[in-house]
Order: sequence, then structure tokens, then C-alpha cells
Amino acid sequence: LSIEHSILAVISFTPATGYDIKSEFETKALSLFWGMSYGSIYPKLKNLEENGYIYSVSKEHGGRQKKHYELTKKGWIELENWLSEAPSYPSVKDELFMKLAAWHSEMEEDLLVSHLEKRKEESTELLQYVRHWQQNGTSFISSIGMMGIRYAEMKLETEIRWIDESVEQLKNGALPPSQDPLSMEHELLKRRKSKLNS
Amino acid sequence: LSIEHSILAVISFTPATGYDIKSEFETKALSLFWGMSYGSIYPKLKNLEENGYIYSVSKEHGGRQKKHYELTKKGWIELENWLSEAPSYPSVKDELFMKLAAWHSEMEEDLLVSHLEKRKEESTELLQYVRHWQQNGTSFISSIGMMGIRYAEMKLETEIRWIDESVEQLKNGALPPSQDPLSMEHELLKRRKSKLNS
DNA sequence: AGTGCCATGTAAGACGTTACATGATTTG
DNA sequence: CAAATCATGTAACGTCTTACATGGCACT
Repeated sequence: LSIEHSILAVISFTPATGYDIKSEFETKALSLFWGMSYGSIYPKLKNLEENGYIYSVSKEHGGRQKKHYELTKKGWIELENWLSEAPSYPSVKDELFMKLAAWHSEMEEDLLVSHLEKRKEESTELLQYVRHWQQNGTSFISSIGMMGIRYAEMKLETEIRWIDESVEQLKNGALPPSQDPLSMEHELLKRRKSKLNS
Repeated sequence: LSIEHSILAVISFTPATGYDIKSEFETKALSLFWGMSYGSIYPKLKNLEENGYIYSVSKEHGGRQKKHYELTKKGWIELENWLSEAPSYPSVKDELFMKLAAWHSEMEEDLLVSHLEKRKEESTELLQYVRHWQQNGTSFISSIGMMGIRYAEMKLETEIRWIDESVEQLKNGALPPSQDPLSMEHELLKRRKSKLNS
């Protein structure tokens, strides 16, 4: 039910159309913590309206129709109940770390370095964006929201620091020690070799 | 296709049953970066076998059947191709930050503090777990894998630090300044009030 | 003898994305 | 007047989770 609540949250800032909501999750602050596509948004809006959480005000803007949605009393109450509930712990799904875990010594280390450097570039860009728009003077960010931005900033800084450390270790061959009491890496390489040579 | 690749990765460590794979994603290192349920695993295993990436060796263990899966040559090649590709940027979905973004001044700040403190507890527990099992002497973690663990550790430490800072700010009423050039929070509270009083 | 873990699998359904279809308005 | 953007929506598809169904083994 969380997607619905995120929609209610966006509408609470100001009445919005489906298009507005999408762009909020695409280019604005919220893109850092959530994503959403039209295929989700429009059906959910319909549904939320049918259940009385929101209502639509069609505005004729030129000859074209626009549906601005706004929260009903029921919608406000639902939103605030949701805000009051303890948030569930986020599940992270990051391919980079799956790949790190599965890496083995017959793989080219340079390749891994390039993965890390690409990630660094992406995170650096995001970090600049976060910093910029934290003080662009136009976006609405509440005091509490600013705390969230600050967290995004710290997280990105940490990631970049970690990448720098890791790349250096890789380049110097100064990797951290492995933990491998059963010599699994050795076995892995043996199994691999026997399959690849067949 | 990423889930399939994660399964191949787990099997690469050592031949495993569906049950083993599940537990790897539930209680082991990988739980930090990925999740998976039986409803995904068994059908995927069947599929991967049909497509020649893995094969099964049924072992009679007592009277009970067990299917250990192992990578084929095709499977090893597919796994290593996947490792060679640049990982996609992770999409984070964190309810806590959606809630932070949607918080407003008529909501109880104490409630928010309790959300933050709960998050801190959960992350502290995870951190202890990560540290413990980084040196438990039994789990297999390669040198490169250790780098991933180190990242998880740093991320959790950062989060905890951020929570401490934020809770202090909330308790001292020393919140960061908001950015609200259009007085949206004022409008929001007005719209809210008019709905709640109706 | 009972609890809990090991072990395999299926079915129904929620959930979400991609791609498609359509058309008006604004901007260069 | 072309291209980009604003704007709404659907259909098909893939993905994943929950709940169910089943049963052996190990330990206490």
C-alpha cells in the first residue's frame, strides 16, 4: 500500500495531476528515495478517487483537460496515519555488491575497477545534484525534509569515500584478507577450470 | 535477468540446493544486498536447468531426496559475462524518507523521533551482525567480498551518525532551515485545516 | 512425542514496468 | 512548422511474494 501513500504525500504538498506526480518522482527530490511509472500512477489515482481519498478538479486550460487531484478529509487522515506508523526497514538491492561477492581471482581486476569508477561518477553527479537543489531557491523542502536531504548527501559522500579506498587497495594489491576456512575459493577455481576446459 | 544471475553466483561458490540458496539470501552475507523467496527460486532453478546453465545432481541423503545444482560450462560463461557488465545504479526505496519529506508541523515531532530511534536500533543490530560475521571464522568471504562488507559497515555507521545528529536537532528545536519560496507549507496547512474541519 | 529445521514445490494474485495510443500546447 | 513537452490513459507482460501442500530428519 505504500505507493498509494506516496501519492497521497505528493498531493498533500499541492494539488497535482498524474503528470506532475510522475515528474516529482523523476526529477525532483523524491527521485532519491522512490520511483514510479505512469502505468502505476493513473490506475492508482483512479482507485484512490473511487475510495474517497482524493477528488479531482478538472481544469480547462486552453481547450485541454487537466485533472488536478486534491486530498479529501479521509485522504488527510489516511496520510497522517501512515506517517505515524513506523516505516519498514528498506531492502537494498544493489548489483554491484552481488558482483563483488561473486568476484573471483580469475576475473580481471581492471574490470572491477572500472565498475567502481563508473559508480563513483554516477554518485558524484547525484551528489552535485542534491547539493544544488538543496539551495536552488525554488523547490519546496521543509525543515524535516532537509534532514532527509542531508542523509542522502552523507550516504553519497560515504559511498564515494569507500570507492576511493577500494580502488586504491585494488591498484596497490593491498586487498583486505579473505575469510575462507574451507578453501572454497580454491575449490571454486578447480570446478570452474574443469568445466571451462570441457 | 538479475535474479537468475544472483542464483548462478551463489551456486558458483559451491553446489547448492534451492533451500541452501534461500538461506544464503536470508541469513548470510548476501541478505544485505538482495532478497529472494522460494516462489522465485524453485521455478528459476527449473528454468536455468532447462536452458543448460545448471544441472542437478540428486543425492540420496538417508531416504530423502536432495537436488544439488551445479554450474555447466555455459553457466560459468554466463556468470562471468554478467560480472563483466557494469552494474546498474541501485534504486533505493525507503519509506522513512518519504515520510520525512511529507512531514509537516502539525504532526507530533516525538513520533518522528521514535521512528528515527527505531531505525537506529535496527541498523545497529545489523551493524553488529555484519561485524561479527566478517570475522566469525566460518563463512566464506573473498578479499573482494570483504570490500563489499566494508561498504555495508560504512553505510550503517553513516546512517547511525545521521540519526544521532537528527534526533539531537529535533530535541533542541535546532532544525535546518527550510526552502519554501512559495510558502507551500502555509498553504498546505490551510488546505489541511479546511478539510479536517469539514 | 513434539518441535523445529531441512527440503521441494505449486497456485493465486499483487504489483509494477514497458510499450503503445492519442492528442494539445509551447517554444525555437 | 517542427520538436519538445504537457497530458491522460490502457494492455500486455514479467516479476515476485504469500500461502498452501507435503513430508523426512534431528534433537530433546
